[in-house]
Amino acid sequence: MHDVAAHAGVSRGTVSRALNGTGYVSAEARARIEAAIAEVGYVRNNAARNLVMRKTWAIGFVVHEPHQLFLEDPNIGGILLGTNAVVAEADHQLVVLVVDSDDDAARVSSYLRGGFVDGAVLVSARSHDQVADAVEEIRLPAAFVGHPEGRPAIPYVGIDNRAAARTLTTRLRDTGRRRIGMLASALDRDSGADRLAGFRDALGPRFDEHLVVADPLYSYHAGVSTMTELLRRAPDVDGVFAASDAVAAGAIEALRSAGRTVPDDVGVVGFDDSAWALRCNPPLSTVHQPAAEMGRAAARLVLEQLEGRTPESVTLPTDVVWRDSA
Amino acid sequence: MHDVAAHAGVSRGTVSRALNGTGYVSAEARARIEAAIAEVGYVRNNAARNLVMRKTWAIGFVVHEPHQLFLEDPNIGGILLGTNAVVAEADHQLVVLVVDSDDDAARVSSYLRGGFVDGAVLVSARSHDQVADAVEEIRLPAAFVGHPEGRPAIPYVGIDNRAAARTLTTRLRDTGRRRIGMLASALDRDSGADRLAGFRDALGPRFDEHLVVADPLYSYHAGVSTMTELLRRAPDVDGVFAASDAVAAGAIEALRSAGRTVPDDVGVVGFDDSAWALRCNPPLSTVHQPAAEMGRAAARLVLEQLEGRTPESVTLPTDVVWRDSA
DNA sequence: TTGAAAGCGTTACCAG
DNA sequence: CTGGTAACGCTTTCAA
Repeated sequence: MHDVAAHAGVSRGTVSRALNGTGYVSAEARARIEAAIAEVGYVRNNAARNLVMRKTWAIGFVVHEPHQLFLEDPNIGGILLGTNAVVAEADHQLVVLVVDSDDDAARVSSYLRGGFVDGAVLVSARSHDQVADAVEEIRLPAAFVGHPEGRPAIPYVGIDNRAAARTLTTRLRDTGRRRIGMLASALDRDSGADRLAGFRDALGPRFDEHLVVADPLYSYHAGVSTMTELLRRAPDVDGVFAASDAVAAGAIEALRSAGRTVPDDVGVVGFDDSAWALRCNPPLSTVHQPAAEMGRAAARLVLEQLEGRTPESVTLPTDVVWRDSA
Repeated sequence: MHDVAAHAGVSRGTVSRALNGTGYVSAEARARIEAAIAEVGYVRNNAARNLVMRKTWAIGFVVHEPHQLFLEDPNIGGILLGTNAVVAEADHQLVVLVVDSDDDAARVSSYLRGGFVDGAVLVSARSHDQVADAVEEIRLPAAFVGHPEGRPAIPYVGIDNRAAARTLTTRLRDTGRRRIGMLASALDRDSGADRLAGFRDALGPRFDEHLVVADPLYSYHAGVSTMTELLRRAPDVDGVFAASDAVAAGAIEALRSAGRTVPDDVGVVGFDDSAWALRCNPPLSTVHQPAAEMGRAAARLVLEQLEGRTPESVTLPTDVVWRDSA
């Protein structure tokens, strides 16, 4: 920059102002500076710039469990693209950080603490999590995609689980299913409780507590066991709302074992539109997550904090995709 | 750091040496410094550190065409994980840069030029590419995953296309196929030419040039048109080596239109083990790319350049996965 | 084994 | 509108 200033016959201060478009610079000086920059082949040193500005112009995008997510979850890519679009628009750079082991968690945490980024989007973090701890402790502007419990300080982007569950269940009912059960999961979490609430909403007076079987986990195995139990309680069940696609996949397996066909004997719906949904036979009717929009919303949440505001969490509507399982 | 030094009763220089484990620091001083760090809650300012060290301890991972890759390609996740593992091991941080538009390409290029990273892994870059231009121009230590033409200055991690094609074709022959054709693609590129060479190797004297139909592109549509042409030339064809899974998918469609069944009438094999492979009906026999190992190798290539060496490009062996299409 | 001091390349304030 | 100057927080000689 010193050289540029010399070539242009101005001072470093003027070059800096010209570069940043801040303060006054005469058109003539600006022209000479631009010529000098080209001539000298100048590129600005960002370490120095970051040092004095106390900003890095970078936003972290932290992904946990990448084995699962990067390789299988079709939502993660959309979230990433959405976040990237908004962050780029704001002239920041998105830095994707992969947490693939405990070592990685430690490394990423210290990376965040190290001031390498001005903010962070946290995807699918668990509540008790080294990375989230670091974010909270250093008060790094951040947002979750998803809604971990017990992190009131960090806003999140969630989806309207209750409305989606309601839509799904209503359709199940409207397509002639008479005995509709639910395989609930994670009732101690918002997502699980809301999905049950939506199910209940849709059935109204016809809701029968007896037809809800719960399990703590959103897993394939949970689906197998809860479906088995549901069949025991109500052999004439003809519709099932599973709290996630994985649960639905397990349920379909259990139904097959019990000699029922899907969707003829029993209609099954899932939740998430994850990789399970298309892998199932028949493919699942399920709730599609607006991945890109979730990513964009999370990015906006972080950017707003960078501007000094304290935005509220966001809840996004979802689409239901009807495939063959119901 | 000033405060730490004061609390510990030493100078800043000593604190710095203690922190970096460089130079001499007495055990006593080190203990006092550590206590002071905890007391003050010190975390080092990396912008300042990077400024003086002229290093960022970050490696870029540049992904092009993410719509395609992030959402569909099962290899990209594995490559990312492999690269991350090696880079993390070397105490660097992987920074994933997504190129999703021309604007992104410009932004990522200037990010690389801006000295935010010490090196970069380039995934699936096209040869004529703004990002690769930038990398070459500023001589950033880098490595390609894949083998773009015309970038001799940048080493790459490729796979042994010829050997894989040989294996695939041999197996096709050994399972009783008598009239084996090839749907070749991109013969002007290494990958395309090598796959044809391997095909030729395997058939030896039985190779019949007449049964090779070529197209410039590795695409589904290329598969449809070349398969149609192959059927015209040799209606009795009973084995087909398609140069990619997408081509194979197109070929299967063309065969179906022509009333042939796969694999009974005609055995089909693809290449890449991409998302097409499992989506096809029947699922494709194809060549699986060692994604994680490719990522690791690319990371090593970059790290070695950081140490001042000039490593050679790497060619990795592949596995053939036999599914139902042949 | 330690301390002092000289940068590293910017930005930002303050006179002019 | 512009130039000078003081930080920004660290590493790294060089003496002691």
